[in-house]
Order: sequence, then structure tokens, then C-alpha cells
Amino acid sequence: MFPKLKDKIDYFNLEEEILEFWEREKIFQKSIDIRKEQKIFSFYEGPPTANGRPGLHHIMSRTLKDAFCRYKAMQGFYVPRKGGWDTHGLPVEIEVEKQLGFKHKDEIVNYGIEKFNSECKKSVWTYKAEWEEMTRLMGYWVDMTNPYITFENNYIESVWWALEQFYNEGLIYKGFKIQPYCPRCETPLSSHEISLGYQTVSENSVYVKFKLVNDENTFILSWTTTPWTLPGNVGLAVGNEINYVKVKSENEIWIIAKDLVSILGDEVQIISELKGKDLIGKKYIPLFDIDALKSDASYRIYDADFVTTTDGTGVVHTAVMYGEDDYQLGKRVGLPQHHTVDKSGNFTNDVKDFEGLYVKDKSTEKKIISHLKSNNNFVKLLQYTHEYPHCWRCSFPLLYYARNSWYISTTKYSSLMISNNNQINWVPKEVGSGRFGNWLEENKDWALSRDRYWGTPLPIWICEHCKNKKFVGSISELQKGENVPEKIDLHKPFVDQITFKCSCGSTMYRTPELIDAWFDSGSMPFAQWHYPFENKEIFEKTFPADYICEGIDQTRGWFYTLHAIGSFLFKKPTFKNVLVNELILDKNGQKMSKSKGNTIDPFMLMKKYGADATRWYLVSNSPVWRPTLFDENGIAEVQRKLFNTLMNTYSFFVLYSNIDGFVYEEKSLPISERQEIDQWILSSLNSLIQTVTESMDQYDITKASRAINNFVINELSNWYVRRNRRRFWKSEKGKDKTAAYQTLFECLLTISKLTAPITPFVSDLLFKNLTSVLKNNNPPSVHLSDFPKVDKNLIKTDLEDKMNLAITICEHVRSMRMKANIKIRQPLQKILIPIIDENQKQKIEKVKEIILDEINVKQIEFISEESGIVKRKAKPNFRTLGTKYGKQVQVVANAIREMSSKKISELQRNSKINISLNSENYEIEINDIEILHEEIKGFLVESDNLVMVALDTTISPKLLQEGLAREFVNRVQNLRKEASFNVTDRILITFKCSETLNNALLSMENYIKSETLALKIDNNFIKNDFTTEEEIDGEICSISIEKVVTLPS
RNA sequence: GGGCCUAUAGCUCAGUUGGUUAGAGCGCACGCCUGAUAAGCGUGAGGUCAGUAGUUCAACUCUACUUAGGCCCA
Repeated sequence: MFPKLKDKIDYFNLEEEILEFWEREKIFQKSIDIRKEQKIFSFYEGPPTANGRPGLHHIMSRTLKDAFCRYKAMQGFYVPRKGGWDTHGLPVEIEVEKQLGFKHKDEIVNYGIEKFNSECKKSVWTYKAEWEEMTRLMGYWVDMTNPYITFENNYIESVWWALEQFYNEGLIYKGFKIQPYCPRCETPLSSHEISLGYQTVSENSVYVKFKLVNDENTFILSWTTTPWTLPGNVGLAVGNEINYVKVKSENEIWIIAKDLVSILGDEVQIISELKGKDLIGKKYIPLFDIDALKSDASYRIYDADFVTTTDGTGVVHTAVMYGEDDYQLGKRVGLPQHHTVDKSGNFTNDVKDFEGLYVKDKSTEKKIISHLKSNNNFVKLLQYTHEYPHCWRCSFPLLYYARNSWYISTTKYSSLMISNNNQINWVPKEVGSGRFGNWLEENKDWALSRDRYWGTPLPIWICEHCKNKKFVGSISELQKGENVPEKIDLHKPFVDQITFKCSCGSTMYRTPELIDAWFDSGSMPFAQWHYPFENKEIFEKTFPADYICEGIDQTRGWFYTLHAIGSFLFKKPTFKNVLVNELILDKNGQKMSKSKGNTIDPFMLMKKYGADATRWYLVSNSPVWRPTLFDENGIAEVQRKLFNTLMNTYSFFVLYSNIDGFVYEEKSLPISERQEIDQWILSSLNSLIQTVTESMDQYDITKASRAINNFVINELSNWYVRRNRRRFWKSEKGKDKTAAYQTLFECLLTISKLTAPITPFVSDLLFKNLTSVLKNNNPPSVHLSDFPKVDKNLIKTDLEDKMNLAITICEHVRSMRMKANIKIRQPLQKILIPIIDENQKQKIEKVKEIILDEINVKQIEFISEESGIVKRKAKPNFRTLGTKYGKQVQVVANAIREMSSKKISELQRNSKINISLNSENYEIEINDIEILHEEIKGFLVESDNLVMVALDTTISPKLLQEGLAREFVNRVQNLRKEASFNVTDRILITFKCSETLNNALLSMENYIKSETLALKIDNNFIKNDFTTEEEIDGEICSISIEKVVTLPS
């Protein structure tokens, strides 16, 4: 017996049971072990940080990771899946600082770095339990028992090894560069970190006027969006060839770019024009009196090619230490390089009256403006909205700030990265060529160092005396130092206690910086195996990855660091296929964020609908590389339509196979010996296998899932099962019934396997239930079975054509019944179909029974052109005519449209015909036209490109009686259902009604009896518990039924 | 300012190498079917396929530009 399903399935509980089964039977482990000897499919897990809560977008990328790993495993690959945790970096430190109530970095030092770092180490696991719970509930198979952890010594040692390779090639250098810098975290940010934190902000921009020294009462106008850089101003830049004007404003003369004069309003009056080069070298009076910035070069006008007239005034204010362009200009002309802002973002004591003020404070800004006003340097304020980089964790606005930093010179090998990138299969491909490709084209050196505490230390020791450097690339090398503690921990402050003797006799100390945590995660291909210190063979076997998958935000994060590190160390792409998934937006297309309060709790979804429905929805709703507009109703719909339909199809199968004792113990019947409709559904099933396999191979899971959805709902349930119900419950046991059972069983079992990668729970339930009665050795779980392979011999397009024709004909008839207001229960005598050719007739003959039964009509009458009641028409086939006749196509097409019925027949007979038009001769072949029927005289018709159907709507007294009988049967069946009788129970029927109906029912007695499993029907109505009063054809009819208790024979 | 993506029914999405009636689901109205179905089917309302120009015998489809939105970067 096949297990029955509950009437109402609680998917969350069901999934819980399956999870317990998987865990008890170690199915995940087995799914890997049984394929251990097979070819490897290498997958890299991008490590999440467990000090943030998992969200819906994690379900998305993890579903995709899981689905393709399961798919490849079922195809026979060995797919190990090692989990990992990203544990270093600022987010962790910030979280701990918050807990400890720290506002400033100094407090960490006072607290003690050792204590602080041990807090960090704990904090890393804050949401570990939630992550593990989510991973488990959603059915993501990844090995969490033995994950790689980026803070472990082994991991760090591998990272050091990697850094040493860069160092030995001379690719690590210390530079002085303008960097986006977070004054709160007191650290520069790498370019991929900046890309995580752009925000649109509206700020005050300031128009400032600088008084020229040698020109009477003349000012030059400049503009800045960062008023805090004004005290640091040491120069102005103009474009040599840009046109400027002098304008009169009250008593003063102002200089501004000609194109931008409109910002001053209509009041101003242009006095004269000049070129930028006329201004070069002029001196102006400083805005602030700052001794350290004074020099011969300071406070002059220079030319620069970065000056534009798109906004501002065409005059760029230059503060050497706070902008890339500024710095380059300053270096070129020898402006003083001196900070007016300290590392915490406060003004230094160089700026009198401003010392210690945080530069981005509104009050500081006000003070700057009032300083400008009182010195007559102020012109006006303008609200300016732009994208400005913010610290991706603490949200502080970044400052562009000149700093010392360690770099990796990635630009030295960017062409290698570009050529490696061309070997990667990006899905979708435009991310690889566009977003990622451009990034590589414009590659900048990687700012590697961080001035923080919790992270991988940069293992460079520098001599305090001769500045000689020593790179430590391993623990064993480290142990050669002095003050080496017994138990080594490769973190601050322990590594900082270790020193080395320099050849000059002095002591070498470690440079204090840490490295970017992105370097950690980008090192996972080898560091997860402690390569090259251990596991050489495992690493080599798993590198490069066949498949990785993350959100698009990782393009310049993990995707880049994997690629940059892998390309350099191993000269190969780090991954072969990468599936990029887009954001999940809310219903209204808004980004989900905590501040907007429109985030969705993934646990809530899984509890409400189950993980399977959520997974299916996410992958099928829209292509995963396009932003998904998330709508919870969509998940409910998946459950209601796809899952319920599939489960009901299974329940239907079980209901009857258990009655008949079908357990698939007999031999599988040859497909060719089964009914046409069985062959059709198996053909369709194999087409489905092909589509799913091809789509999955292209990482197009959306296409795959939609194809399955269509098959299950439309083809399997709505057509195959609906059309074949009678074969299951009406017919005697025998070959045909067995064919029906086998066919449906095969479909269901295949579906369980096709859906296994996407919906691992429901598919396993289906698989286990279906295989539970089989005698042969089936694996205990669908995930240990093999993915279906297409049998192309079973795909028969002519069969699919035939079925389409049948479906189309039925649609036409239903439509006509609707128009004529005749219910389907009312049998009708015939439909008429004018045939185009013998082939079409043959096709319809094959599916005739299906059609007649579906639309409740007794016969099909084929009519030929000779009958004289059909009018035919030819329709041009542009696909063939267009290529043949080009420009003449319209002329020929018109001629075809005007062809007479006789001409069409001639063409059919000879398969070609000549038409002459405008003294040109055209040959028309049979393929150049489609034959359509225009009307059938005296009948209601429906038609389309495939076929035309006419319906005979005459209802004879006999047909009417049959119709009434069917109505009656319907009422009895409803009553049976209400009474909860078993489908096999025999019954007795009594009724009372008008004479016409009475006569009809008695004349149809045998039919009614066989349809309702009644042993007896009579009109001596007896009221009982199962009585109903029904209206049939406008008359009242009382019906009672009664179960016949089977006596032991 | 640059790069990439998107624009098809009220909503969410399909639409093959260009081919002459642009589809589905949801929602709405009416009807039907049901001996598996909390489902399904039919009919109806709802489309200048964002706009303009071009290539072509033929453009939702190809090209260019424009507009709007999204993401990323300056």
C-alpha cells in the first residue's frame, strides 16, 4: 500500500519530519560519500558573518547554492560543501565597541587590546545559532560541523603565506595616498568597502570668493561641497582654455566661468571676458590664517585639466591633503603637505578657534560660514544632493584624507586578471563583461592595511634603526623571533610582542597595521585547507571552483578578492561559473532595509509556508539575476497551486492503486503498447527532462522551475489525470489499467527527482512514498538517486501536435456550448470538422475518443470540400514567401488570399501551382500557404490556425433524456461525497419527481446504476439521513441514497 | 559624467534565428466542470509592446537616439 497523505498538509511540520529523517539517516553525508569516487564538482561557500542576522536575501543565494549543488550531485558528481565563517574586520569591532559603550578608538587601547580582541572573538558568534537554524530549516546542505574560520591560526598562516608571495614579487608597498577615510573608525577603507556605503545626501555647498592681491576690489569665485576643507585651502585651479568673465556685483568685481554665470542670478552685469591662462599665477588672500600652510607657492591660481564647467564656478578650490586631484596638483607645483584635520576628523590647532571641532558637525559648518561672512568671503549657500561615500558599517561620512598605507600593486597584473576573467562563465554574462570587466579595466591598487585591532596582522617587521624589513610567512618563521610565547595566537597584541634581531644589530618590530578582512575571505580557496602547509592534494583537486554564487553586491567584494588573489597566486581564474543574484525588493520596488521597516523575516515565511514554497517562489518568480519584487501572496500561490496539485495527483494515484493493489511489481509495459495519451504524457515528460537539464546546465533555474510548474499543473493534472480518471476507477483490471498506473507512477517519480534540487523536502516525501512499495532496491532518499536522463526516443512531436489539436478542438466546442447556452452535461450528437488533408484527419481520428468524452458529443463528422458546405481560404505563409519573393511578397500574398477553393484543391493535388501577375510568373508551393476554413453553412463555428469546428446543437428527445440522467448522476455523486461514502461503496437510490424526469431516469436506469455504483434505483422515495431535494432542468426532484452493507458471502 | 540592466494587460511575468490574430498567472464579472483537486475550464472587459527615427518585403524582436526606473562607479 502506498502511504496516504493527510487531507491538509502542514508543510512546516512535514519539513521538520524530513529534516529529522535526514539527520537520523545521515542523508547529506551519504549523498556525498556515495559519489566520492566520481568527478568533482567544486563549490566555494562565501563565508557569512555571524554577527548579523540572516535575512531573506540569504535564503535566496543559499537556495541557489543548494539547488545547483544538489543537481550536480544527482548527476553523479562528487560535491563536497565546506561551510565557512568570516570573522575578522570592522563590523565585529564596531559591534563590540557599541556593547562596551566606546565612542573612540583610544578607549580600546585603555581597555586593553587583548581583552578587546577576546570580546571580538566571542561577538563573532552572536547570531551563529540563528544562522545554523536558518540553514537547517531551509534545507541548505553545507557542512557546518567542520567549517573554515578566518580567525584560526591555520587560516591566518595560509593568508600570511599568500601575502608573502605578493611581497616577494615586490607587489606590497607603502604609499602616501588620498584615501577615503572613516574618522570614527580611524581607518582608511578599501575601494570595495566604499562601494558598499554610498548614500544620497543633501548638503550645503558653499560659494566662496577669494580676494585677489594685486587686482583692486576683485574676487575670484570658487565652490565646494565640503566646507571643512576650506581652512586647508592652499590654491585655486582654473582651466587654461576655459572662458571666464568679470562681472560687477554691487561695488565688487567677481570672476567666474562664463558658462556658469547664471548661478549669480540676473542682477549681475558682465564687464569683460578672459581666458583661464590670464589668471595663472595670481595671488589671493587666504581665507584662514594658518602658518603651516604658508609658502611661496601657496595661495596662487594654477591651471589644471580636471577643471570643468559642469557645476560650481569653473574655479576649483584646492586643499592638498583632502582630494586626489588636489594632492596631485599640490605635488606638481610644490604646495605644502600639511594636515589641518587630525585622524579623528577634528581640526588641529593650526586652525585657530576651530581646534578640536569635528569637521562634519553642522555647528562647525555654521562656524566656518560665519567666519567667511565676517571676512567678506561668503557668496551663497546651495543645497546640493549627491551620492557620497559613507562608512559601510558605522555610516559616518568618509573624508578623503592623505594617509600612509600599505598597498598591493594589483595594477601590475591587471591584464592577467582581465584575460582570466574572459574565461569565466558569468550568469548573467553582462556582469562579467560590464560591471566586473570595467572594474578590472580601471583597476586601482588594493589598499591593504587597516589601523585596527581585530584582524589578520600584516606580518612585516621593520628595524627601528635601519628600517630593514622582514616578512614572516609562516608560524615556523615566526618562532625564530624573540619573546615568542608558548601558545601562539596570530593576533594582536601577541604577535606584536615578538621581535627579530636585525642584521644591523638593532631590533625589528612589527608594523602595527592589520590587513583588509576581504583579503581573508578572498583567500578561502587555499586557506580553508591550510594550504600549502597541509592538504595539498585536496586544494589542487578543488581549485578552481566549478561554481560560486552570491549577491551582486559581491562583485567588487568577494568576487573581486577571490579573482585578484587567485589570479596572482595560481595564474588561473579562481572560479569557472558564477551565478550572480540580484536584490530582493519589496512589493513596491523599494529596497528592503531595517530603517524602512519593510524587511521580511525568513523564519516567519518558513513557518507559515514551509521552506520549499519559499524556495520555489524565489527562484521561479523572476530571473534570479533581476531584482525580485517580493510578494508574500506569491508564496501562498505556489503552495496552493503547484504543491496542492502535485499532492492531489499523488493522492488520486494512491486512492485507486491501493484499491486495486497496484504496487508496480509487474514488468513495465512497452510504451508503444500503451494508449496514445500515455505515450503523449511520457513524451511531454521527456521533453520536460530535456528542458530542465538544459536550463539547469545554463544556471537558468527560473526557466527550469517554470517548465516543471507548467507540466505538473497543466499537462499532468489538468489534462492527463482528468482525461484518464475513468481508466483508474471504471475499467476492469488488465493491461490498459496497468498502463495507466505505470504511466502515472513514472510521471510522479520523475517529478520527484526533477524537483529535488529546488524543493528538497516535498520531493523527498513524494519519492519515499512512491518507492516504499517497490521491491527493487531504491535509495532511501531522492537525494541519493540519480537525476532523470532524457529518453529522446520517447519524445514524439507528432503526438504532442495531436494532443494540441484535441485540446484546441475541445476549447472551440466549449466556447460554442457557452454561446449556445448548452451545458457540457447535455450530450450532443455531433461536431463537424472540415479537414484540410488526410494527415489531419488521421491525427484527429487518433485522439477522437478523448475529444468526444471531454466535450460530451457522440460523433465527429469530417467534411470535405466536395460537401459544398465549407468555404476554404488560403493564407500566405510569409516565412517561406518572404525569402523567396522579397519585395514582391505583398503582391503574391494578395493573390494567395484571393485564391478560389478550386485553385487551392489544385495546389493540394499538384503540390505547386503557377500564378501570373503583371506578366510575371510566380510559383506557389503547398508550403507557401496555410489552408483555413471560412464558414460552414448553417452551423455555429469556431476556428483558429489549426482547425475549424462546427457544433450540431440539435437536442433530440433521446439526448435530452441522457442529459437529464447525467444531471441526476451528478446530484447522486455529490450526495455520496457529502455522505462520505467510500468510492467503492455500493448504494441504493430512491427518488421522486415529475413524470418527464421520471421517464427519463427509468429509461436510463442502467447508465445511472453503473455510474453511481447503485445496485438498485426506484421511484419509491424513502426519506433517510442522506436525502436531498434538487432542481433538475427546472423541476424539483427528491433523492435518497443508502449504503449497501456487504454481507459475508 | 561613465558602465550595466529594465520598460509588453490593473499587478507579476513569458514571447525562440525578424514572418502578419502578442500569451500565461493573479485580480474583476458571468457561466461551466468536478467520483483527486482549498483546484480547474470557458467567455468577457483590459495592450498605440515607453517614445522617436532608421534598416527590412516584414520590427515587440535588429540599430541609433530620447524618456523613465534600478544597480554600480566617478
